[in-house]
Amino acid sequence: MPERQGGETLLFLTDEQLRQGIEAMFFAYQGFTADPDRILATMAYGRAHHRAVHFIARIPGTTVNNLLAILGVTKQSLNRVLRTLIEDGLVESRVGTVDKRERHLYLTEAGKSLEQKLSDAQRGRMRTAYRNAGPEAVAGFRKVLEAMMDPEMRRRYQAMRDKGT
Amino acid sequence: MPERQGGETLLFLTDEQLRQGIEAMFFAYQGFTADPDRILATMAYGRAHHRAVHFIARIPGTTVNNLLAILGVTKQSLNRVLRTLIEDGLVESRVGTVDKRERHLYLTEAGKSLEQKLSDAQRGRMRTAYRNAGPEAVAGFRKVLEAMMDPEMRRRYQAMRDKGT
DNA sequence: TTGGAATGTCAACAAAGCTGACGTAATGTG
DNA sequence: CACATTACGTCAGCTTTGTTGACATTCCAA
Repeated sequence: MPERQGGETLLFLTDEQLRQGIEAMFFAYQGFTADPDRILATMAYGRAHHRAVHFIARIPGTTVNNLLAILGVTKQSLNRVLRTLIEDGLVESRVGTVDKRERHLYLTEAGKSLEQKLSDAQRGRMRTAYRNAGPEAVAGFRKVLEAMMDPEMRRRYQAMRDKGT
Repeated sequence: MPERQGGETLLFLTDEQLRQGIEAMFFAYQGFTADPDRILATMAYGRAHHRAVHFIARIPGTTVNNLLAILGVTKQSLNRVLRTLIEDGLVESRVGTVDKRERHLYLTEAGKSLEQKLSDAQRGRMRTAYRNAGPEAVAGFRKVLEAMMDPEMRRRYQAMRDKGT
């Protein structure tokens, strides 16, 4: 019973449909973080460490400032996490060669090993979800997620994506 | 150049593709919570209050225990949030009639008003994302999110969804 | 009727976010 | 060169939101 008010998509946009989308995001995110969280709980690390390690793996040599912008936290908050990772020998911080104020961040072998472990767990769930939903659904999934990002984050995301592909 | 290894979907499942999905979830969730967070920051509330208020609105009369299971936190953590909401007159807690151990939770008028405000903000972004992505993408989006949930949460989600629709 | 299970509350603590202030080194600019 | 700015680190202190442990009340079943 669409009332053909002008666009074919209008039927989707009832508050109820939107609310279901909101709840789907909430419950899916729970699942999304559950597996790595379980691993992290056995060590002295939390989700914040996971995020840092993930993006250092993704962008080796990234600066503290860049990581800050990606994660959207304050430097004090990130610094606490980074300090423990460096102390524990998972992350290496090298003074920049061209600009010596910058610190470039790299994973050590131990860091790569942890990242791999966490990443494997998280990818496992993602792989299963992708398989069960099928390729068309996956394309739609990514399209909506991109549309939901803040513009600046979308820029960052797309830049990373295009570099990796 | 798919190598037709057995399924048409195999091409999607490179680690790189999965990693992009993971990052899309991360950045999208940032956006997803950004608008309500901004509103909450102007009051003495946080994301935990939002979640509680959302599901009490969604399931009026729900018990503390049920809310606990949905939110996936400890009862002590939820209790703190509920206490402030009750003190501030946003939530009403009624002792159960059949089982007096249970507390049934309801939003007051003030609670409904706050819920509406937060919900409007969050739905606004969701609506824009849905519009930009199109109805097919939305279907895929929801399909993948459902596949990503823990089975128990998926059950809960679907029950709520089917009741609301 | 009594003991265990379920429900919810209080207390104390931990992780991870925040603001503000400050120091240092390097860089850029008038 | 002098001075402002940038990048980073750190200290102190606070807030939110998670945790475990102990405990009161209520219900139910042996």
